[in-house]
Amino acid sequence: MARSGGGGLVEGGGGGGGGLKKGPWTQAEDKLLVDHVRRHGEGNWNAVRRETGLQRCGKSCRLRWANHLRPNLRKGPFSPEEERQILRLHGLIGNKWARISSHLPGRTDNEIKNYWNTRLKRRQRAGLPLYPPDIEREIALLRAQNINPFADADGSASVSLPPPLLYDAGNPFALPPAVPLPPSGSHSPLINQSYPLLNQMQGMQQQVFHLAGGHHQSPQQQPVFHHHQQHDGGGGGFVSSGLPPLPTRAHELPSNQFDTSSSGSGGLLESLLLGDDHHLPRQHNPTMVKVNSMPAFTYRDAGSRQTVHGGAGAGSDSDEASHCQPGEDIHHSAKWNFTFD
DNA sequence: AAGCTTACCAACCGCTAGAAC
DNA sequence: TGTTCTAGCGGTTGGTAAGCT
Repeated sequence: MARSGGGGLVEGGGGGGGGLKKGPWTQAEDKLLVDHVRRHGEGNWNAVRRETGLQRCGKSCRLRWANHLRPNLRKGPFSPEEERQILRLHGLIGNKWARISSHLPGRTDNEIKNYWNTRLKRRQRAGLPLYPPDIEREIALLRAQNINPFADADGSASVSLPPPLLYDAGNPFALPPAVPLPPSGSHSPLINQSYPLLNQMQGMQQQVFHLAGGHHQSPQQQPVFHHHQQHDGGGGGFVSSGLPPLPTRAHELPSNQFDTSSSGSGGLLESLLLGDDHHLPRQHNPTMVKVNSMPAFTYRDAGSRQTVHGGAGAGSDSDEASHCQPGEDIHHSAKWNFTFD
């Protein structure tokens, strides 16, 4: 499944290989990694190799843990609501997979990225719009009101909506900045619910801008911020029918954190934009930091298909019935056949 | 049944930012 | 202040499975 195929491939020269293995992970390697994380917690990934003898680079360990081994991962197809969330977020922030995944508990940035690159780009090839009209309109409305969900708390200049981005004449769903909000009830529920607060946030943003030293010359004049250019020149990777890329917040959440709390700017408005998915658990996953509080690992015996529980905190995520258990590899339809004690 | 095409997705690579020294 | 190390992000690759002809 990996690029290198076959097991046992060893990394060659560049990249600091030094005899490190590449390619698919084996059960034994997974066990070593999980054991290490249980003992020491996440982070310091390069120490994994030193302390376990695992012939994998720290980068590879981190990725394996984040995408496959960490608890509370949610595998399987995206639900319709998850798909809509991805669409909304992508329409707002572009290819910021880590940030998008932070709004989809249990989903990894890699998963979302793959989803976008395959299922949605297929629509483009077929000549279909990437965003459903209702979602595209929601996004356009928010932009038309100069809402920037990703302003830094200090109003620093890494964020903003450069005026040219506000109105795209080629986008049938985009509205000019000065357009008044149509009567309540004509929008999707999301917009109707959030609009008063969005206006409030807009006022706050203007205040922040003022405090940060901006010069308000007229209510219509847009604040001048510098655009945070993406290094790869991809402009956020937009391939939409017209929604332009938005600048992004300078400080991104780690991909494995679900902390989308309202502290600091961005969180509140992001919640509003997303309709605040109350139905989804959005707690900061405590198991990812503190080893002692890690939930029980639960594995299914490969032969008997019996579920084996181990460790403290068993059943802590029993409500996530659709989730794969740590170590379960749905892609290979294989289950680990070892347990931890 | 065999060959081909497409979709999926795990894992890699290059790059960047922040922390530590 | 400059360098090195570490962690993380986004883009890309390529093996495998599924679907199609």
